[in-house]
Amino acid sequence: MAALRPVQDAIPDKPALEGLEAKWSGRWDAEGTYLFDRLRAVEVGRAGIYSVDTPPPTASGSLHIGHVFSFTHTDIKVRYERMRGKSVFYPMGWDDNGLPTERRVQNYYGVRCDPSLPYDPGFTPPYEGGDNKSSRAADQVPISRRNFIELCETLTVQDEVTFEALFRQLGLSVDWTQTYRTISDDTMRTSQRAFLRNLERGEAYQAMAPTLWDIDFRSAIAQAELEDREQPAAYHRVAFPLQDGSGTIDIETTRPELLPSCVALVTHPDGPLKHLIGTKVWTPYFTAPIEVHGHHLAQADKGTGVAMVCTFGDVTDIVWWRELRNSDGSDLPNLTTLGLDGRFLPEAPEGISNQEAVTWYEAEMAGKTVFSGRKAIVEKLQETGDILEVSKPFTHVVKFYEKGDRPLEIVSTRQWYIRNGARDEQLREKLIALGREVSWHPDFMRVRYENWTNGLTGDWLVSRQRFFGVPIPVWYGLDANGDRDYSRVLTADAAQLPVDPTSDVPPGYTEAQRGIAGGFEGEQDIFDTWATSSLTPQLAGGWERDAELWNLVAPFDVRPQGQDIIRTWLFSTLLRSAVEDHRAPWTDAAISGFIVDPDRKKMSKSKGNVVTPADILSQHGSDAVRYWAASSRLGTDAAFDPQNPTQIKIGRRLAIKILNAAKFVLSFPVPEGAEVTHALDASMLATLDGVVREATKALEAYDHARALELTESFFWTFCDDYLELVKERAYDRSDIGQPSAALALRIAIATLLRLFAPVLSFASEEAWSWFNEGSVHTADWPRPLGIDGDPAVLTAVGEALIGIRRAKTEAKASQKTPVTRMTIAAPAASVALLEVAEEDLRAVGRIAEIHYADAGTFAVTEIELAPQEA
RNA sequence: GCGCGAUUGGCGCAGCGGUAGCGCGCUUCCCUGACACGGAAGAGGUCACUGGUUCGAUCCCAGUAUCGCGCACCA
Repeated sequence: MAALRPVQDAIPDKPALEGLEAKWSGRWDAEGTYLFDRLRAVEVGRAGIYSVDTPPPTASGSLHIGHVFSFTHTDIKVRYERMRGKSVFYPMGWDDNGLPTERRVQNYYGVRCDPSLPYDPGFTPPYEGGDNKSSRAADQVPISRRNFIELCETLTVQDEVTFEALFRQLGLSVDWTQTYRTISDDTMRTSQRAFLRNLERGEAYQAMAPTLWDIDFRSAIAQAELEDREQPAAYHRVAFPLQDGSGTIDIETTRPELLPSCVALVTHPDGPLKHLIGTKVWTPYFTAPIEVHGHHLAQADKGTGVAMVCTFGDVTDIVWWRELRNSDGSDLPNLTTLGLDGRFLPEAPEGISNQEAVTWYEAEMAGKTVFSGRKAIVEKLQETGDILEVSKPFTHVVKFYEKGDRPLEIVSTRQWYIRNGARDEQLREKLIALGREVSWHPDFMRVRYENWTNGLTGDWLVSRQRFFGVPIPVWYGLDANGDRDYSRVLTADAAQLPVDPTSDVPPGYTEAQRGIAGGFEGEQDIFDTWATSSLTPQLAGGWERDAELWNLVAPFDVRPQGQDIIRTWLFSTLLRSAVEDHRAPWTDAAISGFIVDPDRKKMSKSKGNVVTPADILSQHGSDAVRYWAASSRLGTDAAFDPQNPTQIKIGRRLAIKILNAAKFVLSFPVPEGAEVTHALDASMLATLDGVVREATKALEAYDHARALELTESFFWTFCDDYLELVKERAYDRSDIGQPSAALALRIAIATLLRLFAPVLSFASEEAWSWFNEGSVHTADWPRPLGIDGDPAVLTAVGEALIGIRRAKTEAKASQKTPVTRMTIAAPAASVALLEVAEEDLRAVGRIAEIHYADAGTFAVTEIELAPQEA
């Protein structure tokens, strides 16, 4: 038994936390403690494996305290499962895809991606190490997409080294040989292959449609990337003259600049203004003929009760534009006025019959931004009298791209979509059903998933008009005029993947046919970052690359992630798995809360309250920080005050205490053939058995905080009461009770170190190493020993001890002051418990005589201290 | 507007149908041979509010309020 091993002489005189991170992370790495043992995994099979769909951090960003928080939660569970004997697959991914990396590479190397350029294999960047200010767009060297991606790869690899070092310092038990990157060839192959399968099965399609558009990034944006923000606005009351000249219909709008693209008015079909439906009016000033329509989305109590429909002011306009028909049966026109850069197009839209207005538009509106266009049109229409009134400014919420700076516009563009259940009830129900098969921690997080799934308004827009990402693996045939024929989509062969359609050639064509009539043209768009991140199980698990591995780890055991990306990462991963494998990608979803500052605000860069974790780890020690993370349950937000990190300090104190307690316990020799013979010792071990049972149950249920609390609480009782009670006996080799005490202490510390190991991974390992071969992290998780003891003994003796201490404290005497005589009053049953441990009680209290009295409740009724020396 | 959480001593949090718990902080005491990065004792709460169920409610139910979040709306 481990507890009987001889104590090594490596125990330091004064154990400390300093240096443990470097010592043990180095040792773990050298010994391959956390490697996924493929041979063993094959042996034990899927049921003996615990696999993690690790969240890949954004490589070009920086790690913040929230990463430390949530990754520690995962690591605790992983370490527990490993000690339970599972073969653990804990990979790490790096998300080097997407806009953040694009920006960083542009500035760092002074380059700019131009997808129309050919690949230059010998390209070297003009410089390295630029920062945000040193590189103006005009100075950036345009390079091909493949060259750009190569630079992204180079730079992100550097960033990943830094991240890995931090995670190792934190003590994550990741298998660092199992890593993937979201821009690698393997990833591109997987992402493109998965998409081509979606395309084959009809789950992916392209469509020309109004799209939410970020005018700065010049890219389409998906519903999941939207964010509401407060913006100033004002109501403009505008009069629309009736075509028969009999008066006007007034509307209110916050977007008067869209009047040139107004295609209808709308009111509720059962509202008080329903008599207006069918009325023909002119748009003010521009004088285009439009009608008043009825639609249930128009609200009678908003504005004047009549709204104008423009192409397009908001998403409701899209619905109206699609669903309304003019009285002659014609569709509403799509009168685009805003270009992809968010500026008014040079030519006025069709349908305007006032020639003066056309001239004015082309002179005064064309080329203007939304903001200045609005100003111009309001001045003009106030001058003409068409704007009756402008309200006081107020604020309302407007849709933004979450990474964007200006409100989204809606423009009609051709994009790629993947069906997500928004327009397919069967698929939606399947997604909901699969979501219910997943065990969510905490369970209420499922509601967010279901809200999102049931609230989807359109299919998943996966194409982005950006450069750095996984290319969409298709080409288009060109017709006789050299124009794209969107009905002729040319797809890559599976064997050809990964492809970049801007450099590679579709099957059956030659490079010479690129861009010429009858030839082909490559798709320039790339996938949305989530279109690739939704495949993290496939990326990490070797899908279509390593069938044996995939069958060993998939479906994964757990997806750990933040609550903020349920609608993106979690949803899209589930969707991909649902259509590809008809199952949930994991059995459990572990959702961590946010880190909030002491004012309960979510921490974010813009608020300037982000703290870098490297400093925190170095300053307090990794175990202390891990303890802080572990004390919060999943799904619960945790406060963190960098100025006063109390939880971290408590963790630090606990880790130090563990080292000292272990050192002390190990100083008592355990004689050959020792047995637990004393009731008090058996009582302590029986209590510990209960802790082991409960902590195990908690960890099974992903409740690491409860497991820690139980262990910690027992540990303090163990140190403060039990250890104090038996140390005199444990010291004294002539005492017949010595072997029992020494053995019980040794068993307890060996158990406690293993219970603490998932959280306080460094201190536990250090102390464990003093009397064991091998890592505590691959030791067996403790099981109840089934010691025949009564926990009530320790409780009763503990109470008596408090009574003795109180008496000494009240007498302002030192705890070592001898007691000549004391009487304890207690129920008969308690007295019996005290009697079996009386020896220890007398030793710790330095009591000469103990008497008992019968009473209903426990009390020290009499205590006589020996006279203190002066 | 719909929904999900939360509301417990100064602060951070557990808990649970049957005399309110932990940690920090605070007060007092102790350099007792593992630990002064320590130890001991103590003060401090009508468990947000209003009803209901129950022998009994901090806990269950209904409603209210406040805070946080999600979704929707946003002329």
